[in-house]
Amino acid sequence: MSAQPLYEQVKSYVTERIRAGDWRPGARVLSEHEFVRELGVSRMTANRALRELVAAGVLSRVAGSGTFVADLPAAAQPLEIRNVAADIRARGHVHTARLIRLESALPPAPVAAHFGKAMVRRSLFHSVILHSENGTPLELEDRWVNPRVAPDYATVEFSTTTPHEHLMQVAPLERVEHVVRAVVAEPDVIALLQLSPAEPDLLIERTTWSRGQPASYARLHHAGSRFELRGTYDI
Amino acid sequence: MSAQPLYEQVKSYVTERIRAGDWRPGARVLSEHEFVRELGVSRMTANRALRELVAAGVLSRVAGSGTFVADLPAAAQPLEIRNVAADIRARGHVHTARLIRLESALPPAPVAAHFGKAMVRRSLFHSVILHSENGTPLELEDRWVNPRVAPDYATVEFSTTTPHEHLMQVAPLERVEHVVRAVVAEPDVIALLQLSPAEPDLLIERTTWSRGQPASYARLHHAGSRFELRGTYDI
DNA sequence: CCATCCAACCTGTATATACAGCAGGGACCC
DNA sequence: GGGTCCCTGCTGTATATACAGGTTGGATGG
Repeated sequence: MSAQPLYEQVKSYVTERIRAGDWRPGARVLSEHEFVRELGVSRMTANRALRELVAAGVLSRVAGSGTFVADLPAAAQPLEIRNVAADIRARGHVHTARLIRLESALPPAPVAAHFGKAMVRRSLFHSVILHSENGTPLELEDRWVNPRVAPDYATVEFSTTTPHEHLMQVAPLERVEHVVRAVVAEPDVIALLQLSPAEPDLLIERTTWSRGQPASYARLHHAGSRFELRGTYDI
Repeated sequence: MSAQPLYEQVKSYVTERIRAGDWRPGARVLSEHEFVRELGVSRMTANRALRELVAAGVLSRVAGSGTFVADLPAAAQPLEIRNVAADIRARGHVHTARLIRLESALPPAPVAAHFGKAMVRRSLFHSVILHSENGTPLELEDRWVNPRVAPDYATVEFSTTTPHEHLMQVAPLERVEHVVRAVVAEPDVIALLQLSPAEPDLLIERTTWSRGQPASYARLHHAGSRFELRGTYDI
C-alpha cells in the first residue's frame, strides 16, 4: 500500500512542517496523543518517529512537558575517518604496503604518554609502513602497539594484512580517539611520502583502547596535495 | 528497581559480549526470539535494543536472515566539525569577529561550480570574516552565499551574529558537505591569520544546501599550529 | 541427481494497552 | 497573599499480539 513505513511518513510530516516554517526552532510540536488524533496512527508509531527525530537532532523532548523543535540542529556535523587500504581498494586501485621498520623498542616520552603510567619503561612494538595507491605514496603509518594487547604483532605479514586489521582481529575495539592537524612535514616524512618542497602534512593521530587499556597509538601522515577527508551529512 | 531501562541493559549485554570476544565481527548474534527466551524481555524491547545498536553501527541486520556483528566497526569513525564561535565560548574564552569584506559579486569559476548551472553568471553575497580567540586569529571564514536563500545577508550584523547562525535562521539546513585538507597558505591568509613562515593552513571547505538548492560555500582557513579537529568514538 | 516447492525462522512494522514519573497550573487552605 | 497539594497532560518504558515479506534449508517429485 504505502511505499514508506508509517513512522517514516510521520517523520517526514514533522520535518516538512519545520521546513515550511510552521514550527520554528524552540516551538512546541504536537504531543504524541495529538499525532494519534491528527494522523490516525498509534501512539507507539508516533513515539518511534519522534524518538528517531530526537536522535537525529531535529527535536528535543522534555518528559512531562512536551516536544520541541531543536534550537541548533547543526551544532556538530560528523565527518568520517576511514581505513586507507579499504579506501584505495574501494576506488578500484591497487594498494601496496611497504614495511619500513618493525621493532620492539622503548617509546620516546611523547609516545609513552599515550599509553599511561602502567606502560612506562616498557618496550612497545613499533612499525612504520608506507601505503601506496597505484605506486604513489599516500599514507605513512607510524604505529606503536601495546604488546599486552597484541603479543603476536611482530609476526604479522604486513604486506597482506594491515596493522589495523590485525588489531581488530586480536582485540575488540573499545574506544578510538582522533586528532587531525596540518603540520610542517619532517625530513623523513618528506622523503618517504615524496613530498614537494613546503608541501604540508595532514596528520591524523589515532589512539585506540581495548579491554580497558591503550592498545595502539598511530601517527598517520598524508601528503597535503594528495589526501583529503570528506563527509556528507543529510538531515 | 533498575537504574537503567531494560532496552539499555540489553544493549549493554550485547556490547559486553562483543567486547569479551564471544561474538566476533561478522558473527551472528541471538535472534529477537532468542533474546526473549534468554533474557526474559519482550520481543519489542529486544527489537528496540538491536535497532539502536544498528543505528550506532555496532550491528547490522538482514531481514529474514539474522543480526550480525558489524564487520568493521572502525571502517568509519565519526569526527565532528563544529562551530568555531561556539567552541571558543565553550572554552570560556572571548570570541571576536572582524568583518574584512562584504560585497555582492560574481564568483570566480571554482566557486561558481559549487552552486551549479542555475546560478552561473549570477551575483552572490561574499563575506570574509576573521574569528579570533582572546585576540588571536583562529579561523578565516571566506564565504559565498546564494541570495535566493538568504536575501538579507548583506544587512546582517556580523560582529554579533555569525553567518552560520544567520543562515540557520533564514533557511533550514538540508545537507552539508565537508572536505578537510592541509594546504600551503596563500599570502592574504598568512597575513590575516598571522601565520609563521611555512606554517600550513588546515582548510575546511563546507558546502550547504537548503530547500533543494545550494545555499552557501565556505572556505574555513585555520593556522596549523593553533587548530585541530578532535573526536572520540566509544563503542 | 537436480530442480522446485514449501515450511520454519527471521526481521520489519503496526497497534492496543498499561504503568511510572515529571511538569505545570489551578484549587484549596492557612 | 502566599504556600501547598492535587489533577491533568505529557513523555518514557514495557508487553502481548498481529501480519507482511525476505531467507534458508530441507523435503519432495521428476
